Amino acid sequence: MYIDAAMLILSDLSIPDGLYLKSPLQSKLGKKIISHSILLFAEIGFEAFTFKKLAKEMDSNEASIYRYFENKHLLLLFLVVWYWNWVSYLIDYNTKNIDDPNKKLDLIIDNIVDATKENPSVDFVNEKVLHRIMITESSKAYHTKSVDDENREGFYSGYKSLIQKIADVILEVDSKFPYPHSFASNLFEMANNEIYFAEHIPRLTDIKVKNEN
Amino acid sequence: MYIDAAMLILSDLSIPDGLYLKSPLQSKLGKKIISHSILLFAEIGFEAFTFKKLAKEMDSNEASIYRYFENKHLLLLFLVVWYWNWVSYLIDYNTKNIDDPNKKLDLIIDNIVDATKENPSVDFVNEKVLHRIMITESSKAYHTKSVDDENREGFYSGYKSLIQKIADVILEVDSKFPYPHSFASNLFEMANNEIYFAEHIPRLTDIKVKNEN
DNA sequence: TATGAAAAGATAGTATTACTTTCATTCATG
DNA sequence: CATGAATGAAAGTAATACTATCTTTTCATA
Repeated sequence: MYIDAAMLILSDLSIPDGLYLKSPLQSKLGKKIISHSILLFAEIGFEAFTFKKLAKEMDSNEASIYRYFENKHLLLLFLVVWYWNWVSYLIDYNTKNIDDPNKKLDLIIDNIVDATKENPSVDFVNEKVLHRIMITESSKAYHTKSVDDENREGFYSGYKSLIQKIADVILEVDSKFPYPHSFASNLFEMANNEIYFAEHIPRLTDIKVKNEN
Repeated sequence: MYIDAAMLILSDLSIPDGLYLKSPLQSKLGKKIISHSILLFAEIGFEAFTFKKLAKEMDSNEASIYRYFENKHLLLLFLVVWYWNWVSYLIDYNTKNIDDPNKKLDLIIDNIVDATKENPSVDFVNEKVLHRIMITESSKAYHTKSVDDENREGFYSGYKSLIQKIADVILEVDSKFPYPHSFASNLFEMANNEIYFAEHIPRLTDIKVKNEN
């Protein structure tokens, strides 16, 4: 299922331009970098990932990738920001015309836990694999010494507005609840953690994940 | 406040020996590696941390550090494991002789959020700084491609038993609650996240942290 | 006090990573 | 088909992540 209008939010207009040197969404090579980096991050993990390996994998070369991204940290952060925007968009898409805030919150949780089923997608982004990367690697993108600089540059505004969106619905459910933002961000982080633990250290959780692949 | 008996849990007897090549708790140099690495991780972060810099900082040399730890990932994981054991110990220490499970759970939460106030400590470990590292870096220690191997080697059994301990108290409070492990691990992870967000991306939370330093 | 083994220090070396630079080639468009 | 921008290819540098070897120090015990 593909859509086109209203997907501005997934264009680079919604991505802070300090994240890249040249927008990867405006060229063939750029999109190739995005699609192949998603696969390579998923395959070998952030630590082992290098631009040289990525270049080899996509039949391009290191220098060309460096023309788009300063380093792999910013490439990962780009993907994370794109994911935040995507979930944000999906929430809007799936909750529009719904009035009951409890129902809205349920739908939000569905989208957070597994955004990939039967939803709009973008051709060069494998959202299923991207979701896997988010579970394992996303927190590395903002647990760094550069977090404050990057926050100042607006790199996290997508996350903030996603959390604000969820917090607003929480307040619709209970306008007196004193911790809507904490609850919202915890919902999001917890979803990733629970899946990760269920798959790798299952004694830390009570849920089971079915391995479909 | 220092104690000695019953602190076996903080000795290397409670730390899986695959984590190190030679126990750092059994020699002067080993303890120096621990104490200085805590300071250096806190100062420059995991990514910029190298054994060469650590050696310089502690007036030793790279090769000697490599005789204790294979790489910085395992050194960080050692610290994380030590921290899990320490929190586990503190919970036992602070909740013994307390029968009311609600009160026990409150004390557990206190220890998770800020374990460092007025508690037993170990001379060569700066627990306050260690806690700071845990907030920023701990998740990197188990979000890796090697997590399954390391789980098999027992590296996370300290975390598991800490979570089991908390889950048991949760079940004392409500024996019907279906997600005690998930709740316990989320409590622990959330505590770190909330502090991190409050300090770096405050719009993701509602709590404020007072900067005491 | 001597002595021998283990620990630590010093130095050098290798492969890989994380880039940067330069120049040649291809491509897209008017 | 001309031209400028994008990409490719290759080489180079500094730092990282180790390993190996040899020397010196420490320290327990004879």
